[in-house]
Amino acid sequence: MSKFNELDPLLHSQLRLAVMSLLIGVDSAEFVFIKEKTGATAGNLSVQLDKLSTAGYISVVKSFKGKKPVTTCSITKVGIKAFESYVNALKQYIE
Amino acid sequence: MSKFNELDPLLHSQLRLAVMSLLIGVDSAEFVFIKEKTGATAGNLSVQLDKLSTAGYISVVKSFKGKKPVTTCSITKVGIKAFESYVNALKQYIE
DNA sequence: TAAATTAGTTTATTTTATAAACCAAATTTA
DNA sequence: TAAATTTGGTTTATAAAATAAACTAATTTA
Repeated sequence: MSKFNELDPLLHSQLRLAVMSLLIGVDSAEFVFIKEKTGATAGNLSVQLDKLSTAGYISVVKSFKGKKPVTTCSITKVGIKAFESYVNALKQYIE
Repeated sequence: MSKFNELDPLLHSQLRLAVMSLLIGVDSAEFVFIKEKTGATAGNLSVQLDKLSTAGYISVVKSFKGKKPVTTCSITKVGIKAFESYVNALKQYIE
């Protein structure tokens, strides 16, 4: 693409982008919170979090709050960089 | 999605978005020109132009330049509106 | 204690994107 | 002038992605 840079396919997905958008503004967020904010189904969210995690864009920690399992996600440095690059690339398309 | 509006799936595609981005800045553009600017393969471009055309986002006119076939594309009013809505929705994700 | 809820994961299906194969006409080359 | 190549695409097949549906295991609640 001569004037259009590649858009990181991992971020060019509505749900994953929403997740990253949420996480970039907070220290960390729990699975249930992300699910509510994005409106995603649990299954879809689980899969997409895995992909972001595998790519090193987020870190996922599983623990317990009392007796309930909690999945806590936070964006990594790599993730922040990727997000910023994505946004920059995107601007070539929409400006 | 509570804070994230839906991203028109027809526009949330790298190649189709690039095509729309090109077309919004010109009166019309030919297949070969779009192909070069986007770096797409002819097959992929053909398929994606069809989708945009079917949605009414662009109009496609086939004619001849001398003896060579030419496919000329231009964005429609509907397409411009859709593109603008998409950009607005996207801003919720990246700002 | 049976039914429902919570917090997820796994698997299956549908949809998309993309590449590869193909076509017809025109042009170039040997 | 016949064969090969190029041009301007379309059609079809395959790979990858998104999503939904089904499932698990533990916990409440009625």
